[in-house]
Amino acid sequence: MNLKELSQKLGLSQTTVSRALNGYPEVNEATRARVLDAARRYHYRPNTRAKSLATGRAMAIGHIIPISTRHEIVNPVFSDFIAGAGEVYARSGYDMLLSVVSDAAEERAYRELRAKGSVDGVIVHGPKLADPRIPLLAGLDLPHVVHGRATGTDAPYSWVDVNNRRAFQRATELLLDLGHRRIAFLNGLETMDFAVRRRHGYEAALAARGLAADPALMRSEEMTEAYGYRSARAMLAQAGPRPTAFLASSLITAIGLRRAIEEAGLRMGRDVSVVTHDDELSYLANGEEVPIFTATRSSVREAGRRAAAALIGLIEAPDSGPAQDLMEAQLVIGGSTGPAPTED
Amino acid sequence: MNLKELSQKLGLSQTTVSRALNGYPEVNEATRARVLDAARRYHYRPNTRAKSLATGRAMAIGHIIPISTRHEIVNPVFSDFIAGAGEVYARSGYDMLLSVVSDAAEERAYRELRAKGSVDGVIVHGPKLADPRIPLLAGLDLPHVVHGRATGTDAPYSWVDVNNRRAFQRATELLLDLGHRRIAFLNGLETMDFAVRRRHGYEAALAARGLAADPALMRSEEMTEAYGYRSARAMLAQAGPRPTAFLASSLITAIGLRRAIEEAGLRMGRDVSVVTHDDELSYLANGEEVPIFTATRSSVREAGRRAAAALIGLIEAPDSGPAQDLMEAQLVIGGSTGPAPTED
DNA sequence: TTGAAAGCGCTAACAG
DNA sequence: CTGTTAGCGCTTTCAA
Repeated sequence: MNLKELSQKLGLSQTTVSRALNGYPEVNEATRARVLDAARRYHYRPNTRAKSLATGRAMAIGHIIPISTRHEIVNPVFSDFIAGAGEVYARSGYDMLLSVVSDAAEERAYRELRAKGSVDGVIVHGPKLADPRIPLLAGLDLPHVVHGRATGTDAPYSWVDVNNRRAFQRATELLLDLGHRRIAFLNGLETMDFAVRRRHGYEAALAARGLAADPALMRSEEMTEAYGYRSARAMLAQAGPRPTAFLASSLITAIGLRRAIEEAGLRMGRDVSVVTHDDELSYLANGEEVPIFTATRSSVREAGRRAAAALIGLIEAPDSGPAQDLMEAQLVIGGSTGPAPTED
Repeated sequence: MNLKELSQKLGLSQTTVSRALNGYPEVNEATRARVLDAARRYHYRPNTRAKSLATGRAMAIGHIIPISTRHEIVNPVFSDFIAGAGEVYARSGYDMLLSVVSDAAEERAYRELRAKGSVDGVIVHGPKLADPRIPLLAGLDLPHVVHGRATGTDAPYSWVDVNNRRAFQRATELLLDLGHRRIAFLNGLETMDFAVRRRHGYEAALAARGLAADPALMRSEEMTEAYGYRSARAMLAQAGPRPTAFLASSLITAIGLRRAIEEAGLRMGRDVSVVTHDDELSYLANGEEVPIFTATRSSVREAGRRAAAALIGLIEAPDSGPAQDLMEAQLVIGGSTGPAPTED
């Protein structure tokens, strides 16, 4: 059932039917009611492609998911972000277009999206320091919102981010308060903006207690399970005193890390404490709330919602300035922590 | 730059330029070369919406992601599947359209997708037993491929699935071979088709040794971390002999499970063994290969590739019969396993 | 081997 | 308040 057929059934012109359907004021309310009723009865849905060809608006938003060319890893927070954004799109009548693109091909992907006219705007995932995609998009005049930030970008841009620095600072403080002094930090790749912010938080917490960060206890890699395993294993075996606590930048990395700790015959929360990027820990509540982590699954979802809403705002009111939204890290209860073991 | 402008620059008609670009044979090769060259120089990209309006093909494929109305969980394997499918779409010139839809609204979502003409086909995620979406799609005459299967569906349909039954049978056998007899099984929700198949595998392995499955050791819920924690905690505390091994249907569930084991003061691989849905375990290789699991991240990605390719086949050659592709579970090395502790 | 013209399904001036 | 007409950018007869 298309507009032409529908208007014929009603004995009206396509124009009138279109206007009635799209809420234009100049339509007789009785006519509008008839039209609306018929549309419902015949399950009429306007053809999106025709509509957007006529209006020049795609009613779609693109998400370009960078895949690391090295490990081909898809960041798992991505599904939650998408879920949040999807809610908003569904409410607002937008479609969501996904492109999975190796980071080498990203620039071309953006240009194509633009030229093919398939989207009205774009969400940028996984920003790096001074990410070249942001000026590129500005140049292409494609509305965009960044999930995260890109230190070193000159012109202002819209973003939604979680306070990574603060979260890791608090996590480090938690371990310091428990008496830990040798706190290993398994960070993500420090070409990523979020990873640098996290390191700053870690270092700030140490500095506030007059402690220097020890390079032997700091790593930065893509957040795989193998990375967690190898790093923890090496650090637990290295000459000099062992770390008594680990701070891991990702749940996946922490899985490997825990395995290494198990293998070393150490007990979690007694010989070694682990704090990680985690979620759903509220079931562990034992009365004491400890500030832990940044991007719990539910907060990532919320970030998705906000980013989508901000982008739609940008698209529909292009003159509004850039939206900048720093979400505070969420408080979560838990972690396999305990006091630092006493030295003997 | 659109077709009209491009053809004017070339002093040719739109028709000829279009034909040259789309590989029609009746074009003079010299002309074609000129056209191709100009298209490249001017970065010409045909407008997708105009093209699909004219051809009647959307050149897009829909993925409808069901969100459980209860927990709003997005299955994390989803990102990997999408990544695999995305590769294929990129190669074949299709766009990927995502809708995140609460399972209550799924039927409407499919109908709309169909009526709005935004996709040429659909991938069905997370099939349930006798999933109503499959006959619905058949009725709508929308090409579709299911990721997984739906026991109880009458008419044949296309699917790509991993051999869940076999994988869980082998995992159970592994634990049985190590001497375990009280093997707890934390399954996913058994309204999902894959979960039922996994249970069958578990039961079959026990039955083959003349063991009866013990209902007190079996659970079925949505695969959250809290579920793993609560279940393991309860089972380790229950009257009667403890389980000496756990089989968990998801990596996330296993995280909670491990935490409960830690809390109980038990040692992994000594007091208790855990086998789970895992990946990247090859870094643990110690010489012995043990058959473990189904949907490692890389095999899910491969499933995404195959499903996408199958769907494109269905779209482009509608008369080919349904594609059915049972992937064997992948062999992975690892697991926190050890011999069953002797009773005292 | 090329081009003119119609049309995909819709919206948006412009008239009335 | 309603209708006529043109056109969004492309493909596809049909004719030359």
